[in-house]
Amino acid sequence: MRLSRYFLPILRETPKEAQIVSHRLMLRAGMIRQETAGIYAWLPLGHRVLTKICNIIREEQDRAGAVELLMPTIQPADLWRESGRYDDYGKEMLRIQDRHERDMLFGPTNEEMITEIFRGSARSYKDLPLNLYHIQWKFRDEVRPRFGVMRSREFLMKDAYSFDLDVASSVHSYNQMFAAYLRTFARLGLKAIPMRADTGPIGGKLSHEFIILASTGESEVFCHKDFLGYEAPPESTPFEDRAAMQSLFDHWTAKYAATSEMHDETAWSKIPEAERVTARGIEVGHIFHFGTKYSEPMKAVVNGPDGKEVPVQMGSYGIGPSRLAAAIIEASHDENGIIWPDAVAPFHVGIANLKAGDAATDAACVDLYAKLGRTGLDVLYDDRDERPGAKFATLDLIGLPWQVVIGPKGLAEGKIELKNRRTGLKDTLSPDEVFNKLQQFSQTMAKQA
RNA sequence: CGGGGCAUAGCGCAGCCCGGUAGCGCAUCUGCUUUGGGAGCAGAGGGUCGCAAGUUCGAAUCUUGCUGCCCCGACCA
Repeated sequence: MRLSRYFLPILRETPKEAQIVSHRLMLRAGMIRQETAGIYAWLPLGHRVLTKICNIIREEQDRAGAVELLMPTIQPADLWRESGRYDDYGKEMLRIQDRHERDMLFGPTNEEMITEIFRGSARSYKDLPLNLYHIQWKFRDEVRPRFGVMRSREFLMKDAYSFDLDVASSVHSYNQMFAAYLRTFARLGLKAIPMRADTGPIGGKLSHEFIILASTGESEVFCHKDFLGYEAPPESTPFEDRAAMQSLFDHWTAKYAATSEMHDETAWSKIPEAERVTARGIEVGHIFHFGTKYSEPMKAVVNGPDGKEVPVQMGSYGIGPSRLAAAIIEASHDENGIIWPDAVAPFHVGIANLKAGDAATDAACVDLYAKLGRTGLDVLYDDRDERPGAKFATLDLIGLPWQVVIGPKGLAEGKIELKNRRTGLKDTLSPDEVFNKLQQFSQTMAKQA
């Protein structure tokens, strides 16, 4: 993409309403624009990041055996009257009426609807296990939206719902999602720690929150230091192997980890001081096993092998991609701007043309831009007629992993510069050497996916 | 939902106390000179001063009502 033809409304000054670093940087980098309280438009750069996050989530959901569909944002109230949550949910639910004065709502979550879809078609235990997910906009009319897309009213959520015949297989479904989440967050460049969670209004017994550590996190968290060294499950994880999934789960939940709501001072005090980690955290995922909470009232039943009808065992599994975009920035930035992990960077490489209009410089830029494009890398070519300083500042702000700096001075000696945004290390190389290094990077990226 | 604050050009702000028809920096546009870490000079464009009433010869400024947004707390992917 040529920057001169892109839409990247960078702000030099920080809008005063933005308090936390991710909000400030997202606004300054032209990723989002607030339309009203807690509701944001995703501008091109932000949209690219959001799309990449969603695609990684999607790949890992699919790998774990979940199946994608898409449910609507608007739901009929009657569905929620069946589960009893129409009255329970309170003012967080945005309630609306259509022209026939039928009660509708903008979905804050989809347990009722997925249960309705399931019961409409599934009749037999042979239809199980089943895990359906979608990535769709949700609306929760928060009393006080804040922190940009971190706590917005409208937000994107991946929500998966599992259906099983009995508790044991339902726990296996839970474990599969547990492992999928660990992989997902690791691929997003995040260190996420699962913590036992309160089940809240969704209900159920078994529940974990996935928390990433960030100094600006909203809640205080407590965990054993061993978590910091745990490796996410590999691509070869045997998702169908019940015993293997259970031991993976057991391994990840053996040590102490809790948010402040679930914190147990007695258990905590038994851990040696040197092994305790107290930090701030951001919740980026939440999974629940809630049994028959919805299947029973909503009559989502199947015939078992014995011919008897049984309500299915269910669980739900949520990740907020829009919140993740902000959370990643909270966990990865410096004073100059964002530092994107490779996998979610809106572009992998930024080429700064230090003297647009200079024939030799233009030619060198265009040549590298075209060649890199053919490797499959996403390249942003800053071909604007701006001063070098402005281009460096822009590239640092938007946080692309690699910066290629091409100017007449270096070119006179056949050299251009390759800078790594994260380390800040700069290499002065020939254009071919830069191309080879980035091609290598491209191949490494492809392997990680 | 309780408490507090703000609303003037795309962004950041001044002007308001003490009424006289709007200004600064950045950004934008034009020209020239510049070009390796947010350039200089010259010129230009852009504002129903959140909305509505009221007071007044005259309201960004005073009064009242409304709306929006932000912050702090309790609650949440």
